[in-house]
This record gives sequence, C-alpha cells and structure tokens, in this order.
Amino acid sequence: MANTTMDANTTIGLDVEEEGISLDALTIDETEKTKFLVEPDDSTIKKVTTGDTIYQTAKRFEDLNLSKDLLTGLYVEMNFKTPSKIQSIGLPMILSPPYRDLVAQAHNGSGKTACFVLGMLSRIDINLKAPQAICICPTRELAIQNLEVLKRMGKHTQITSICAVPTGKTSLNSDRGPIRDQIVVGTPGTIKKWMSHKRFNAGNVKMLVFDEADHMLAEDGFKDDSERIVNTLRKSCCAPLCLQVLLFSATFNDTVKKFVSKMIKDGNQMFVKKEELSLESVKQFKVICPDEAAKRQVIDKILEIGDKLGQIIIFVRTKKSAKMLHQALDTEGGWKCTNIHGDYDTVKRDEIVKEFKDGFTKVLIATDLLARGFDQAQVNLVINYDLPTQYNPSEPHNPSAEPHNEVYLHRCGRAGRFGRKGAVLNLLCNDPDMMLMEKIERHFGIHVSQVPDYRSDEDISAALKEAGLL
DNA sequence: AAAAAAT
Repeated sequence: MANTTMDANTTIGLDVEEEGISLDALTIDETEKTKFLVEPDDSTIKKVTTGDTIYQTAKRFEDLNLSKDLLTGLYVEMNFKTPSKIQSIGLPMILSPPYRDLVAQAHNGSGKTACFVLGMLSRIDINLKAPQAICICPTRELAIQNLEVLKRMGKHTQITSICAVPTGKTSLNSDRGPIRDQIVVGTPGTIKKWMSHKRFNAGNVKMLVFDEADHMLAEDGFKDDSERIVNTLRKSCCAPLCLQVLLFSATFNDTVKKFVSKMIKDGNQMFVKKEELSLESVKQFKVICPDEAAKRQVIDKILEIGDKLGQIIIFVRTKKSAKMLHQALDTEGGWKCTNIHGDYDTVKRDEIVKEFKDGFTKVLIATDLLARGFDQAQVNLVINYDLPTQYNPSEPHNPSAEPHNEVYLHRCGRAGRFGRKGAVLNLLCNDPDMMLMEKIERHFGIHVSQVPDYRSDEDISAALKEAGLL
C-alpha cells in the first residue's frame, strides 16, 4: 500500500507543492480511506480516488447499469463492443454516487468523448425537461462534433440536446425563448450569454463537462469564462456534491494542474505519464528546408503522391499564413485545397468542415482552431508548416522561442485516429525552428527522424512508407 | 497570436 501511494504521488507531479499552492484535489490522502486500484493489464493509467467509494472496473457496458435504450445506441449506432480502457475505468467513477468530480487525462483517440458523452446521457432524468448536463468546448467545431456523437449515441433515448454556439444571425426568434433541452453542448461565450439572459434554469444542472479542459482552464485560454460558469452553477446547486464537474484532456501541464487543484475539491483522478501519451502511434519526421519556398516544394511533392495518401491537415501559426499558403497552393499551385481559421464567418467554417468530413476536400490548411479534438479517421498525415509556439505577450507578433508542447501533441493526435497508421511531417527552415523541434523532442523524450534531403522524392516517399502510409 | 464572443 505504501508503495502504491508513493507511485501515485510521483505520477501526478506533486512538485507543485514547493510553490506553496494548496493541493486539495491533487494531494493523496494517506489514510486508509484512499483506495488505489491498479489495473494489472494496464499500468499506463493511474487512478486516484477520494473517499471510501470502491470503483469496479467495467469490463462490459452491461456493468454500468445503463438504460436499454442507451445500450442500443452503443451497440447499434456506435458499433461499440466493449468499453475502452478510459471508459472502463472512468465511467464507474462518473456514474457511482456520490457523484464526485473527475479529472481525466487520456490519450488522443482513446474514446474520451464517448466516455463523457455516455456519462452525460446516463445521468439525465428523462422526465425533467430542463438542462441537466452542460459540456463546454474551446471551439465551435468541437462543440458541433461532440453534439453529433451525443445525438448518435442517444438516438434511441428520448433525451433532447442543443448546441450553444454562435449562429451568426442576430436576435431572431430562435435566439430567444427558454431552453428546455436536457443537454447543452457549446462554447463558453454562448453558454455564458444564455446563462446571464436566464434562458435556462441553472438549478437543474448536475453535470458540467470541460472538453479539452487544460485549455479551457488556461490563462491564455478560457480560464475566466470557465471559472465564472463553474461558480455560477455551483451556487445555483443545492448540495455540495450536487454539481459534478468533469475535466477531460490529453494534456494537463503543471500550471493548469495547480489551478485544477484549486477548482476541484475531493475529486477523483486518472492520469497518464507524459511519455506515454500516444506520440508512439504516429511516426514523426523533420524536414530541413533552406527557406519558406522549400517548404512549399516539399508540400508539392507530397501532393503529387496525393492519391495514395489519405486526407491531410497542414497546420500554420497565423491566420495570415493560412490565407497565404492557401493562395500559394490552390490559386497559384493548382492543388485543390481549403483553409479554415477564425476570421471566416460561421457559415463558411461549417461548410469547410463539412466538405472535409464528407471527403470532398483532401487537403485542409488550418490554424490551431483544429489542433484539438477534431476527429476525422481518414486523416493520416499532419504537416506542421510552422511549429506551435507559446504565446509571448511582450512580443505578440513574433513566434516565441518556446514550443507549445501540448499543442504539438494535440496536432499529432489528428493523424492516426484510434490506432490507425499516421505520420507527422515537421517543416523546419531556420535555427529557431530547429531549436523548437529539439525542445519538443526533449520534452517528450522522443527522437524525430530526419528526412535526409528535402529535394528528394525518394526520401519523402521512404518516410511515408516507413510510417505505413504508402 | 489562435480562439470565443460581444462590442
């Protein structure tokens, strides 16, 4: 027992204690009350529970006391057979009273979304026609995608749901009136607006889910919005454990963990070591390019092979580069591709995403708008035209010298969904780029192989072959 | 600077 306790402490990174932050949620209770359930067949996920509840791992969905209609959704609509690891460990923690908060870190494409969607659907009182569960996402695209999963999984139930994202159209009738749907999935601004306009009664909300929670709680993310929503909902709830907060993400850096520990008291946790975070399922490469033009040459070569590849996402750092690269590849280069970023209106964004998801477009140039959560099984190649960098407030227009490791991991996660073959190509053209790549490799403890010559068709093909794409 | 959204 003592050993297990030590182990868990290490995993969660209690080094933050040195900085004098209270660690209510992340501190391990050393008394007998705390139970650690170590999975014999899976040491990669660490489960830490609070209180005296014992959670059985769910080997089958039947173990979870789900309604018959929900089981039908899982088997018939989703084609699920048995719970994934995160689902078998996480769902019992979510669904057993007392309904404790949960911080869950799970690999990209490990069934995270299905886990919290199933959690929301199972806790709805079908006879109460009011919002009971809310899910907040960082982008409009992710909210729409999550609601689609929810509608599919809940198809055979009578549960109603609605998307709270900006519609573009102003105060029409559809924008007023009370919300009676039982589940709301949306982005922070619209949810905040609906709450402040009293469009629904917050008193019945018993579950609040943050997708991509680390970003939702980050200083340069949506921390203020998220905090306000949690506080409002906690206040409108009757008992201390009335509102169950679930935080899901593939990444939680130390800064965010500190804040999580302040926001979540007496919660359960699931964590994965950072070295074990899914970067092994996609094969990563770096291509050294002398200049920006060379980067486009590499992309040209890849598009020439195009037909044999699946869909491709090219990530860039700024909206401006998204537009420019699109211009260069499509208008000037004659390659049919699209691009997406936050400057486009909602109609255009929806259209671009739909075209890509329907397979009408093969190549999509994107800002980090699509870095997280975007799920398209046919994407097997991610190209980092620019590497993701931390935001540097003192020099907002220049890329920082520090890489954004979490965003890098999330971008990689767009390729090779659910264990499929995938590749990531990092295009580097100067010393700062090389430094960023080195830092990323060091952070994850990985080696990214170098494509010998950017001008060589053979070298590039060889890399894609090695990744299993050709 | 990206994103959300309201201004």
